[in-house]
Amino acid sequence: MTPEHRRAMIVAAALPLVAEYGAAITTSQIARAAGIGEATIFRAFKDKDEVLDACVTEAVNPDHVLRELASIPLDQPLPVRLSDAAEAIRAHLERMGTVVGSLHASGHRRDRSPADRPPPGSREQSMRVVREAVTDLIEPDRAALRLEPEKLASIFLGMLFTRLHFASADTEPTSEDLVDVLLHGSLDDSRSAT
Amino acid sequence: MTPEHRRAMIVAAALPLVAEYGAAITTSQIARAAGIGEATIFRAFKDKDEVLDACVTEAVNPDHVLRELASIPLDQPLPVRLSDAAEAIRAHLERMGTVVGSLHASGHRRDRSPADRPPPGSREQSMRVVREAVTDLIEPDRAALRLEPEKLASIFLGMLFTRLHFASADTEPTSEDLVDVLLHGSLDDSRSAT
DNA sequence: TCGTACGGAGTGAGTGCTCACTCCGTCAAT
DNA sequence: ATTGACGGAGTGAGCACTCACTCCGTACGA
Repeated sequence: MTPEHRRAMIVAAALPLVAEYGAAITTSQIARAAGIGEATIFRAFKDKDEVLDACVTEAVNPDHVLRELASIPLDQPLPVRLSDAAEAIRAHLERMGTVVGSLHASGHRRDRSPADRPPPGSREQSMRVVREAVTDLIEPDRAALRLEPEKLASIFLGMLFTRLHFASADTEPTSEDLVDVLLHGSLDDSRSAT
Repeated sequence: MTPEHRRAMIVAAALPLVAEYGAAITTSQIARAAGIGEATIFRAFKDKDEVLDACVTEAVNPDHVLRELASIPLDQPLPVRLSDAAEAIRAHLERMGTVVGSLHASGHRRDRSPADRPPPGSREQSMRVVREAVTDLIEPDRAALRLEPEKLASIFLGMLFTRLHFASADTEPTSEDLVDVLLHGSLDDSRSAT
């Protein structure tokens, strides 16, 4: 059991708990979830804050979604590309939204700065690279659009947040609805590609 | 100093602190902010949880934004109505987003249920009535739209969340951008009402 | 091949501190 | 004089974190 492995294991056990209870989660609960003694946590991490930081870093890590976005073939039509992107991003937002949202407060972010903490605004940073990936996805059709791909990417991401904020499924727009609305307000030649 | 007044005063003092620190805020901090003794808090509220609940109830209270939305004249053109709505809703989301987001975690929501706690999902409830108000705002133009007003209202609200999730102002879409994109993908006769 | 000394990893049992909450003396209003 | 609101000074509980120990895999001398 390498130290790196141990840390990863603790973070894996802590993530769902942090998502649910935020910084109010106790180290003993994390230890129990991980099936180890509480003291072991403090062998792997300097203190509880470092555990929470590691959770944030893991949660906002955009590698997975970026890989998915990069794998979308650019020769597909724009609506298809965006629908594919919507699914990948939705999953990413769900993973990350809970953890980060839960920790935003909770007194977690104290002003002391023990070196390798995730830099402040790392969530925004993470969102930014995702937005850039979406921008790249839109870029090929720039000529056909009335807005800059950057703005469209922002709007698109905002739209995807809808799901996280409404519980009722009945009147909730589908991914197709989102893409449809986004595109036919954006394409310079209206309504041609429905 | 009526008891109701006292409670309101405590909540008013606590709200910005809760928005910033979440449930990690201490009762002594709240007392200091309110300029009262800590014990006084517990004469007005049963326990700290009740204080936090009162903050949530206050923060998600949609009365203000509903009044603003209701005051938008329905005989104005749809784009104007939506732009006006965007401003009111944006302010509401900002007020409410921080407090609720900060509290979502922090172990605040325990399973005990001391009667007049804000019912679970009161944030969703609050969002729902706002969405209904927006729906009413869109309703008169239903015939000219390709989607149901309900869905459009959801999408519109989702778009407005964009601002809360990105810090960078440069590539950020304006309210006008949002309305523009939303409408010209929604109006049945494309691009006529720009 | 065995016996044993070594050290790193793990943890149960504290330890001190912070925080929600209470007690009781004080004091203002009637 | 009596009542009741108020708040300073506790108090007990629960938490992050530490200490002192055990366990076990390994190295090495005979």
